[in-house]
Amino acid sequence: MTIKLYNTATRRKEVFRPLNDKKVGLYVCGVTVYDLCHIGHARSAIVFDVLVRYLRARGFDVTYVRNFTDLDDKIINRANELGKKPMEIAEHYIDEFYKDMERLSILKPDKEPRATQYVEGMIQMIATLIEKGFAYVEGQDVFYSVEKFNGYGQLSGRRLEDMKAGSRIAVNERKRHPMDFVLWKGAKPGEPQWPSPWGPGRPGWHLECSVMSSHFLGPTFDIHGGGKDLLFPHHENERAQSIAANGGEFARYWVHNGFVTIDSEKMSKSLGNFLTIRDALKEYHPEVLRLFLLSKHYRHPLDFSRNAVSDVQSGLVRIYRTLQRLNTLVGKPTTQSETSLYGSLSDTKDHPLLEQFTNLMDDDLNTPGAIGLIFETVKDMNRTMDKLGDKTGTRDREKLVTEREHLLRCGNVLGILAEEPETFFQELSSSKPEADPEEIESLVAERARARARKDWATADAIRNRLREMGVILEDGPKGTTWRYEI
RNA sequence: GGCGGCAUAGCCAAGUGGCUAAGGCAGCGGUCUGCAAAACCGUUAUUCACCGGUUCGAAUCCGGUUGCCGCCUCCA
Repeated sequence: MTIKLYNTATRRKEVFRPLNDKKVGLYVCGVTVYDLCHIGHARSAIVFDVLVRYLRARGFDVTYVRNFTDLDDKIINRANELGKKPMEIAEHYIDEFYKDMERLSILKPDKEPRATQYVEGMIQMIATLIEKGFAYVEGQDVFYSVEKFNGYGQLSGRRLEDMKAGSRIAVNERKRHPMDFVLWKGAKPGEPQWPSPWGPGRPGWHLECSVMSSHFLGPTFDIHGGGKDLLFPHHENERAQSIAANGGEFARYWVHNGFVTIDSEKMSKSLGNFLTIRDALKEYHPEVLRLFLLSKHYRHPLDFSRNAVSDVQSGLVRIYRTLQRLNTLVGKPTTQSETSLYGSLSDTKDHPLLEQFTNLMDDDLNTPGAIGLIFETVKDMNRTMDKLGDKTGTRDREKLVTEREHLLRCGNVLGILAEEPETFFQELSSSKPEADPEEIESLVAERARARARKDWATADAIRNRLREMGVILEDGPKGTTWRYEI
């Protein structure tokens, strides 16, 4: 079986064949650190997190690079507003970004370069572009000449002629073509600046990704990712300058994730209709958010609504209830075999669940299909457990243990089902007012006595009282268990 | 204006040429239970926005219509 990825550059699903056998170079455009991230950023981070996890599970040796844009107008503006240095702003929001990523169980990339660390390289790249005739100096600034690059527009599927006419950009007279973009901006007072052959200034935005990707992955690498909105102009420009300066193909597969929308409108800083990861995590468990963000195919828009997220939560609760039931029936999983990711899906023969999961994920990361499969598996496990009852059929038990092991492997690729069920339930209800466990226990005991003498009225009264306290009772053959209402 | 995407049940969402259109949530009926809860079983789309066409056969391909959205300006 082979992995297929939709390549934006060709607008087709293509069989994924890395440049070097089992090695994969992946570069993803990260965030501009001037504010807290919203769940649109979370989606992008999670999508590529799952891509990396999946590739590793399939035995690929992935080098994952994700940058920080710590040099940008918005950072400078924010710094000026707050009377701080741009670097302070960037540092602060990088820290905040890490907090969000950690809570969402997003694996750290192998390399996380920052734009400001690569200004030297960018200056060199500009010099090369000038030397090769792809760039021109205009006063203090340097521009890239899109007409000099043959394949300009190829990636995003645009033609220069079309863009010239309908351009909404206020045309800068110093540009030779309206689509030319700035490689070097002459310094303005109060802005960060670096010395350069063209005078002090700072590099244009697109340059950083060109320089950092080739620094870590070379002039030709496997996958370049980012949000759909980066396709044009950012990725188009990155590609144009990289190929012009370094030769090679630049990225061979382009993977773009769709947006998170609210009321079907794109969530964005400029529209003000965004929900920060921070705020979302106040309301929802990280795994609920992960599952929600993976519940629709990564290329399609995903509409955020509280109803949709809580529906997903109900489903995840069901999965965890099954895992809890398994724990009591066959014991807890041995952590070792179930948490390692690398190669966990390299041999799926005779393992129907793993094989089906792999088939779905191979097809351009069909996470919604894969989630459906997980639910089918859960139903099947519950069925088996219902049938098993008190019997000690070892074959069924073994089957359950194996199936759970496989289920957790799949969960691991999606970055879910990593919690102890008890912990998960506790964390889910932690935001709600909690009743005192001792009080609950004593009420449960009191109710047990009432039930023993068949005093159903008292028993039900106690159960109702507990329910008002947010506690749900479950009577079983081995006594009554309780849980907080979710 | 240019380019592109989407439209599948009450809601969310897979499926992109061929067995009975996955799965989740919600609802209803049942099993279990003193009653519940949880779980399970059954049930909820003769039909995939609409109209034509291609085909033995289409939700899936082609053309058109309508509606929604995105990119073309910083943006995951």
